[in-house]
Amino acid sequence: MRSVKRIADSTIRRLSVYLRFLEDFESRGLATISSDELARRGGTTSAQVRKDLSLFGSFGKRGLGYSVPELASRLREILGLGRQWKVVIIGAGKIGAALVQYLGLKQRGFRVLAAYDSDSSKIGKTFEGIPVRDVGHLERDARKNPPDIAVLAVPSDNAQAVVNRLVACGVKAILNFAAAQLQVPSDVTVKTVNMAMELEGLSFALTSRD
Amino acid sequence: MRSVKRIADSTIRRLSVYLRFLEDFESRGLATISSDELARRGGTTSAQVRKDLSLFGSFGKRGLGYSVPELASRLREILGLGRQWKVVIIGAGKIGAALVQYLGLKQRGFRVLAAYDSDSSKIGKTFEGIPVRDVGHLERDARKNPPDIAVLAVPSDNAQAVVNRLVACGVKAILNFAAAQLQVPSDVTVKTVNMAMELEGLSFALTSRD
DNA sequence: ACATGTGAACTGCTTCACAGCG
DNA sequence: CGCTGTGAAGCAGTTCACATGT
Repeated sequence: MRSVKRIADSTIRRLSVYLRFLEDFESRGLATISSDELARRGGTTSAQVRKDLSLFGSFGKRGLGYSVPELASRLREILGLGRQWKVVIIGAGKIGAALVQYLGLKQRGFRVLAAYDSDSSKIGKTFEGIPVRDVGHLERDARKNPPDIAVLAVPSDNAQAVVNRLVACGVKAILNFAAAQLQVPSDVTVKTVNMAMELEGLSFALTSRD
Repeated sequence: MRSVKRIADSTIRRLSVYLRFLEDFESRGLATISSDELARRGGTTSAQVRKDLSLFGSFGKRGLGYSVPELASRLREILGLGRQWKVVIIGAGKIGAALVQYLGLKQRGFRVLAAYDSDSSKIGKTFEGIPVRDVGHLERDARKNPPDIAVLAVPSDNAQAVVNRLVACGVKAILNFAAAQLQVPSDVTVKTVNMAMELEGLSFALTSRD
């Protein structure tokens, strides 16, 4: 992939948004789209759209716009969605179970291998065809079939310990739902989704309006 | 609250992180903490911590640091956590149910009034003591007991229609779990949590490493 | 004529470095 | 002396505006 310069997180999020709209347009058979149209739908500006895309190449035709199928395909390639990523989910509580279901049903390109838990009353069950396995088997399983991405849905107290094990297994990408600040080596990417933080952001917004 | 200047989103997220650590220190009876210590635990720099706090006032003592209980209390006040926010959850599917549970059990300061759904097989049930009500009753309920915050856990296609109704009900803060770009008036704050986007961010990170 | 691609200007967040004060 | 509070400097992301290509 060789990116010449570091790409901002915000850019990648916008590319995801553009791709979502492009796939919608694609399914409706539209052939081309302008940066202006993408911007309007994505809640940004046409200059931003063009700048985002220009970081990866020149995909448009002057005077015309972008070919919908081609741009969609380019974005999928940029985002690494051309392959199946192998995902494990750690924690099969309410959140973990909801994530299994969500990923199992909705998300192409991400295949859930298994969920893991330490609660013996859950181990052996399946959610949407995904087995719940003993978290003690994590390392053994990972040696046979190494996951690319781990989704963490365990209590905050256990989070760092589990992360250490995942890192030792060679996992390089973690989606963290625990309200904990995780320490990882610099070659491991962590994205944290923190309900409490989002709610506090809303609380601040409500409070700071006059 | 009267903020003199606009506060960055990133600042607010860091304040949440600081508060989490302060509450931990508080419960362990520690009296003071330095910006350096907070920075280390929060994965940032001491200068950043001091700058973040200085946007709201001077809470520390030179040569000493910050009083843990006082700073915690100040942050709670800044973030608007001194009161109970009334929350409704729209959508009682797997995600909605998981959120009801999470908010009901874990989150002080946010009281869930009800969940809403259109599926008659769900209406009338309760999750963790929270009633699932007919979404048709939303407006009537809101008039009697107006919610401050709405959590959106409905399919993307319905999201905008529901948002329009929420806005009409006077809701000024929305936590959106639907993969949709929402249009709202400028006095309404929306925070979107988008699984697909986060996963695509991880996919990009995995792909763009050499 | 129209819409892209991009250097330049701008805006705003982060980092630096040090004066100020306990 | 130690640590805060803060202008100034540095850096990164966004917006502008126009040359360029079709």
